[in-house]
Amino acid sequence: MSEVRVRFAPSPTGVLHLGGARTALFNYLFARHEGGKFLLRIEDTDRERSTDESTKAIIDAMAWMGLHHDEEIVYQSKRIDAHQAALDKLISQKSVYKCYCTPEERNAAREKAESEGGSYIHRCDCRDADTEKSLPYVWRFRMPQEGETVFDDIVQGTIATANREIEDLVVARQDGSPLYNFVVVVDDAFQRVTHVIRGKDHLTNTPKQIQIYKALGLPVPQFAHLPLILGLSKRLRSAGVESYRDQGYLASGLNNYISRLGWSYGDQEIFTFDEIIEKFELKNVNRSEGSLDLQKMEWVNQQHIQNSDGALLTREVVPFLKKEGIDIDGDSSKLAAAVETMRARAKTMVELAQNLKFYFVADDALEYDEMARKKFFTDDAIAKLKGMAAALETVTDWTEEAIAECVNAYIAGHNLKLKDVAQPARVALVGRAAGPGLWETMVVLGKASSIQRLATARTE
RNA sequence: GGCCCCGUCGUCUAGCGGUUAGGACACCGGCCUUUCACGCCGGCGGCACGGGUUCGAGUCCCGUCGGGGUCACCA
Repeated sequence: MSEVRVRFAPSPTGVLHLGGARTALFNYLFARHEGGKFLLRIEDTDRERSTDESTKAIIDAMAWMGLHHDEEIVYQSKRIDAHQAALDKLISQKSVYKCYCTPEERNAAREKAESEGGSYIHRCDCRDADTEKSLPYVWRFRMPQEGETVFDDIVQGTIATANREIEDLVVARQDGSPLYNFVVVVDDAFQRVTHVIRGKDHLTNTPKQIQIYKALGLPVPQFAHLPLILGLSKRLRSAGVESYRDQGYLASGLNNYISRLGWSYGDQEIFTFDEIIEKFELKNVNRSEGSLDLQKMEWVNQQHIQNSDGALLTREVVPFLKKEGIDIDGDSSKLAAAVETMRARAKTMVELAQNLKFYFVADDALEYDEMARKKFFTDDAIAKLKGMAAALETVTDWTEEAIAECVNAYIAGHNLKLKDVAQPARVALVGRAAGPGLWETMVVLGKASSIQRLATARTE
């Protein structure tokens, strides 16, 4: 039983969008579940479109997701010698032939065929004519013309393609540079890839590649073609992983959500990363394509915010607080405590940071929500808050219990109910009519700030 | 258009010949409560359609319709 080896092979022509992220994730999950290797290959042979920035963006995004690759990254552009050697082999075997047809001729023939309602499969005399011409040519692969190419796709099932439906694909351009369907085979073989897991948009490439494997005498790997993600706007699907990170998604939340797009494990919705690895099987991947549901993605993320380790959340929220203008450096036990009071109230880290902001602004800089202020800051309420503030001065042990006891004594002494002062107090402390429990809020805020905010509640 | 794939609530899905077709998000009620959330309880809502096969079909077969992919000297 040989070791499982899979690869993710993006072309660095843009950001890592959600579809690519999911392909990378499924490869990673499969590799880890099987105890195999997860390899990374950058398909940067399209010089026109490939950029170093994209390469970096993709690697960074994968690192953030926790998809750490094994072994060295293979850059396709550095493998031209190997590609050439493989091409030479095909040439010497006569598995390829020189085709002198010009792009113009080919395009014209295709347009004609399509206008007549048929499909175009390149066929020309070059295949059989043995004549050498002093004209530019491309190398075309000599596909079998009879029989069919069959493979068992792990998720799509048995796929059979009549060989006459497969055209003699161009394997090397006029300038001699090799093309995708050829190099992908050479490089996958080089990396000893055992399972090719990729988007279903590659399904029709597969029979072509299988024929090339055979011509090269290389072992054919197993294939698994993942259903595509569709629906909603293209913008949403093509947004980079880092934009979701910036919107406040946790890596574990994003991974959880996109893994469930096409894969399921009974009725379970929420998984830790390790749990997905443990339970992931390609056999349980669906054939049908799914679409993004932002609301559900937020809910999944919220569940992860609720379940995450407090220390992790505290660390992760710092950069988001910074964007809100709150600079917290080093350890902050106050931040950790604040996070605990708010975590159940945030779907994203952005929301969490926004909700946390009030704890850290200067007492006299606290902004009030207009509606809340108007509704709860009556003259009477302001007076009660000042009274409460005075009463709280006497609390020496600043705990929830002591605060509750003090406030309850105050309202009992004034013939009030907690309801009468709770909302005004919350607006004075938090600035809004919504927030965590009063006692915990005051504990985290601290005695001085709490009293200050209650005593100086402003109606203007 | 040719070839290929797909089709269970709006969305993600469970189902693998016999189920009152289950769960989750969203939505609508209610409970909890110092607010907002969280949580809990309940509700709405689905097998694309038509033929077969079978005692019996969401499950198997065929067709129709709908959706997607692919048909490069891109990857």
